[in-house]
Order: sequence, then C-alpha cells, then structure tokens
Amino acid sequence: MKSASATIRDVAQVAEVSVASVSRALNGHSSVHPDTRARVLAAAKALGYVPHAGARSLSLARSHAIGVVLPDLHGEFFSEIVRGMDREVGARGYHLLLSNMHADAELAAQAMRSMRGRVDGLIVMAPQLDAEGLREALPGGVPAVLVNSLDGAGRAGFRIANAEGIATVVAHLAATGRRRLVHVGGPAGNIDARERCEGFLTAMARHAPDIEPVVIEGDFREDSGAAAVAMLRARGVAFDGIVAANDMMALGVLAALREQGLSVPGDVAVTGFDDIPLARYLGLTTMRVPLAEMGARAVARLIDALEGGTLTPDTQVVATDLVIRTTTEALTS
Amino acid sequence: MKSASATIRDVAQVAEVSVASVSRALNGHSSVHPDTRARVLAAAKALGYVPHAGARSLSLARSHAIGVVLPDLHGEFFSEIVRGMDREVGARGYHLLLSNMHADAELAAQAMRSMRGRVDGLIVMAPQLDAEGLREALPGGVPAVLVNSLDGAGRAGFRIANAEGIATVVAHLAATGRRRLVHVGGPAGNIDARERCEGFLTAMARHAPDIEPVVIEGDFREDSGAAAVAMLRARGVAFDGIVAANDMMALGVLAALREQGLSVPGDVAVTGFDDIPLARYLGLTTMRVPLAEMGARAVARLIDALEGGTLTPDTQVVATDLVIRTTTEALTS
DNA sequence: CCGTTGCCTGTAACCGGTTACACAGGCCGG
DNA sequence: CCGGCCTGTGTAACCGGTTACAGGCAACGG
Repeated sequence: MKSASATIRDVAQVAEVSVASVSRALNGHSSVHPDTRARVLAAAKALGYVPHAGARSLSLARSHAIGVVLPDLHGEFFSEIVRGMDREVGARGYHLLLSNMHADAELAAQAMRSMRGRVDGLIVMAPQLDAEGLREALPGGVPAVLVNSLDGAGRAGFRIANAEGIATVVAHLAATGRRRLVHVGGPAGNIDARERCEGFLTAMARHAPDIEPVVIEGDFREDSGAAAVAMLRARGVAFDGIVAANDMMALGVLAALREQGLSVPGDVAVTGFDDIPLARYLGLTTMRVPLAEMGARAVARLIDALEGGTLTPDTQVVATDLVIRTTTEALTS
Repeated sequence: MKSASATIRDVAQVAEVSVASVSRALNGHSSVHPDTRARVLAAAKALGYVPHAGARSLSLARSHAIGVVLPDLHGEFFSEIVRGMDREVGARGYHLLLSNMHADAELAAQAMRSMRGRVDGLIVMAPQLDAEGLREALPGGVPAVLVNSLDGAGRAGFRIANAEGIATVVAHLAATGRRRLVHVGGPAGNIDARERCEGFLTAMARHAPDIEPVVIEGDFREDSGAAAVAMLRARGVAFDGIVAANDMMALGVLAALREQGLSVPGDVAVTGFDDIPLARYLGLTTMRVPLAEMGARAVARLIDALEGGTLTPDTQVVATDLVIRTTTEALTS
C-alpha cells in the first residue's frame, strides 16, 4: 500500500534484474528465462505494479484509444451511436475518448487538436460544419472517420441514406391517402437536415406534384416540433400528414396535435426519422437508422486501418428501413 | 501538409531558438522576449505544430482526462449520468475516457488498471460489485469517486436515497388506496436493487402490515418486467399495485398488463424509479433521480480534488422526488 | 582446446514534451 | 570601474516505458 505508484525501475530493483528484462517479461517476450520471468512477476505483484499507459503509448507511438468528437450527448441519437462504438471498441481492446464540440468551427478545431498524441484515430460527427470548416478543423496526421459529416477532402466516412429514407416515408404516406404533407426540418446548416429536406421536396414533386409542399424549420428538438404545429395552425394551413426530420420533433408534433384536439392518425399522420428507442414506445412510424451499428462500423473501420489496413477514402451509405407503427395507420374511411 | 507531425524540436529549429523557449512561448510564460515569442508562434503555425498531449501529460504527470468505468451503456440510466459528466468535464477543460466493465470482478479490475497513467482520476459505477471485489479492483494511487457503489474502503462517493424513495412510492400508493403491492426487483447483487427492495419491505411493514408483500426478482430490463407480470398471473397472485425497481421494468410491466387486458391505473397502479426521459412520455409515475446532475457533481468533486482540494471520503446522498403521472391516478370509485 | 552459435541479459538511446539550473549580457548604484 | 540584479535564453535531466545493440556465458563441433 503505497501512495506513489511503482515504476518499472522499482520492479527491476526488487527483482534484481534490468528494466529491459522487466519489460520483456511483462510483455510476454519469448527470450526471457523462466526463472527471471517468475522473479519479475513476483516483484510486480508484490509492488502492485501497473504499467503507466501514458509512458507506454509515448514510446510505442500507440495509445489504443480513439477519440470521438460530437456536438452533444443530448437525445438518443448520439447516445445510440456512442453505444455502438463503445461496444466495438471494448471488444477490440481500445478505449473511447469523448469530446464535445461546439458549433463554432474554431472551437471544433481546438477540440480535435487537443486529442493529438492522446488517441490513435478520430471519429468525427460534425453534421453542422460545412466542408470548409471541417477540413480546417481536421488535424493532419491522424486517421479519421467521418460520420454524418460533409466529406471535406476525401476522408473515410459514413452517411445515412437520408433522401431515400424520406422518399420512402412520403411514398408510404401517399399510399395511405395522405397528400397534403408538411415537413418539419432540422436546423439550417445541418447536413442530415438538408438532405432530408431536399429528399422531401423531391419526393413530393413526384407523389403530389399538384400540392405546394410546406416546410417549416425546426432544430431537431422536441419543442420545435410543437412550435411547428402551432405555427401551422396559426397560419391556417391545411395538412393531413407531418413528416418530421427526426423522431424528437415528431414527438413534439404528436403532443401538440393532441393538445389541439386533432387525432393521430385519424386527422393527421405523423412520421419521424432515426427510430430512436423512444419511438417504439410511442408508436411512431419512422425510418430506422441503425445508429449503434453505424457507430460500431465506424470504429471497426478505423481500427482495421490502424492495425495495418488502409483507410479507403470513400463514404459508405447506411440504408434505412421503414418501420410502420400507429401514427400512420391507414384511414378507415 | 506533412504526414509525420512536427515536434517541438522542429519548431525550435525553424524558429532558431531552443526547445525550452518554444515550450515557454507556447505556454504563455512571462519570461519570453516578445520577438522570440513571435518567431516561435510563426514557426509553429508554419509547421502546423500541435503539442503531443501524451508526451505533455507524461512530463507533467497530469493528463487532464478522467476515466469512467461503468457496466454498460444500455438504457438511459447510465447514458444520462454520462451526459451530466460530459457537460461538466467539457466546461472544465477535461476529457472523458470511457471503459465498459464486465460484471466479473477480475475483468473490472483489469479495466481500471488499464487506465493508470492515462487519466488523473476515476469515476466508478459498479453497482453489481460487492465491497470486497470493488476494493480489490480499485487501483491504489488514483483518486476515485464511487457512484452507486458499495463503499469499499472509505472512498468518496455518491449514492441514491433508494430506501427513502421507495418508501415515498409506497406511501403514495397507499394514499391512493392500493395495498396489495408487488415489488419487481433488480438483479441480485446490485446495490441499488437491494436497497430498493429492502426499502419496499420496510415501507410495506409500516403501511400494510397485514399484507404479505410479494417480491419478484428481475434484471432491470424491460423484458423482466413483462415476465414478472406473467409469473404473477400464472400464480394467481392478487395485486393492485406494482412497484418496479426501475423505469425500464415498469415499462415492461405496463405493456404486459395491457396485453392481459388489465387497465392501468384502473385495475393496477404502476410505478418506476429513476425518471429516465422515457418515463415522461409514457405517463409513468416514478421517483426522479437527478442522474445528469449526479454525474456532473461526481466530476466536479473529482476535479476539485485534483486541482488542489482534497477528496473527503464521505458518501453524499442524492435525494429523489416523487413524480406523479397517470399510472397511479387515484381510483374514482 | 578454440571458434562459433544461441540464449539470455544489461546499457543506453529514444518517444516528445517540461523545467531546474546555469549563465550571458545590460543596467544600475556605489 | 566593479559587484549585484534582472531579463532572456540554452543545456540537459526527467517523466516511464520500449527496444536496438552489444556482450557474457554455456554448449557444441571440429
């Protein structure tokens, strides 16, 4: 029981061998005499020796940690992704270093820089950064995988099939007889939000060319879904379906509609996007995005590259699945 | 644009000064001539120099990272706590290093050891470890704050006022006329589960001494809540209230009850514990535990200690609040 | 009996920072 | 003119590991 932790030199002294032998013995090198190894192991145990990971990674130029940069941990969207990463990372003997990033590009760059020498690779989720800001923020020498981010300069990455997903949603709603659709979009500047919005407009042009599509900008949070409904009612817009750009806003929409005495799905159908765990409980029809799987795949790809492979600079698209629940049940008219 | 990152010596060479001056200039020491500082800054920018955090922390014996050890990231319980930690840690310029821990004490110890030299302090959430296992697993030299864990050996910690919380729940149910209560408990060996279970029995002894309290063991996950209901029905147990040891099981209970044609709260009242975000959406009456706040406080306490304060080895109790929603509405008989 | 080989071990350099200490030079007062 | 102080800088040790390289020693063949 000592307060100051033992170093490898302490172990060497107790075992009466050199530090080199201690290092070799503890790392399972073959060229160590069994007797020596035993003495070293005994000394290490007696001293309660634990290798200093920082020193080791400095000398090995390998930290066995990967850094995760994300906008925030609010809501289940990022939580799910991180959960998937955590699982994969644990299975492969790595650690996860979290870093929150503000929207500001300069601070984002700072956050990433502060990880150099601390992690072997980076996973960056920066849906709110433009290509320019992202390229500047990304440090030079570190392998990085981008998730839901604009591809600044040919980096490896993952992105969600947003436009296709929204198109599926619109088609589904059209099939159940809804045509006067409103899209509640995400914040300006967010790449997912933009792709989903554009997908909505494209799909509407095909499925309901005679209808003028309505888009209201939200911020991906619950409140803005409710606010969108309030605005629609205030303006007297007629609608029979609301396509929210994510699940949280859809929940706000649901609550607001019910509060206004509108029935779902009787009067209005509602859809979300992401299929966060919460959606299942509320019967929300949504596009399932394999969030945890995407996180795990990002980690796997990064670690594969770190351990000898190469990081091909292409963007992999993760597909989405329509999950039909009660908020879009067919009208029984 | 170089692949190999520049070191401080490269900067020194370009700026034509010594490494000491570079270090001093970049760290804002006062005893640096303005001209020198300017040359250093220019050279650093030209080379795209970013300090190597690993090397720095080795020499400073300070990593500005704190390690978090937890059982898993499933469910919102730990997610919420981590979110609170993340917020606090970001505000104070630290990083969070995550490490999942298996239930096995030996693996848990391994996980903690692997963090030595990588973090300045540890936050340990190990509700499933007994005092013995925890004491063995905890590394010697690292300051640690325990959250929801048995206090192995006078460590600083936080714990939830579980027994008091459950007592409040039982009292609330009794006040609405429910007396035949069933407790669906958490997994054996989990400290929160045990405290909640004991709290339930104690409270029952006071509020309904004539009733034989029923306890069914679950595992804190949704399925086991449903399984508990199935078992109760199979055994023909009569009950008018179910006190689940956490929210997730309460959700399983709710679903199973409705599937069996029982009305909530008409036939049966249901309560959870934790007040995870999900609970609000489902109208679940529960005890609110300030999870994020607890995470933030744990971090704050640890960092305060790291930065000069001392870590007092006492356990702070976080209080819970009863949140009454629809699953325990009073009977209108 | 000697050279070679293979096994094991120790010395010391290195990873990339920080900083104690020494010291050069300019300025001051005596 | 000289000693002391103050400012700014460089040299080198150190943090705690890993490992290239050199070398000691026993066994072995010629």
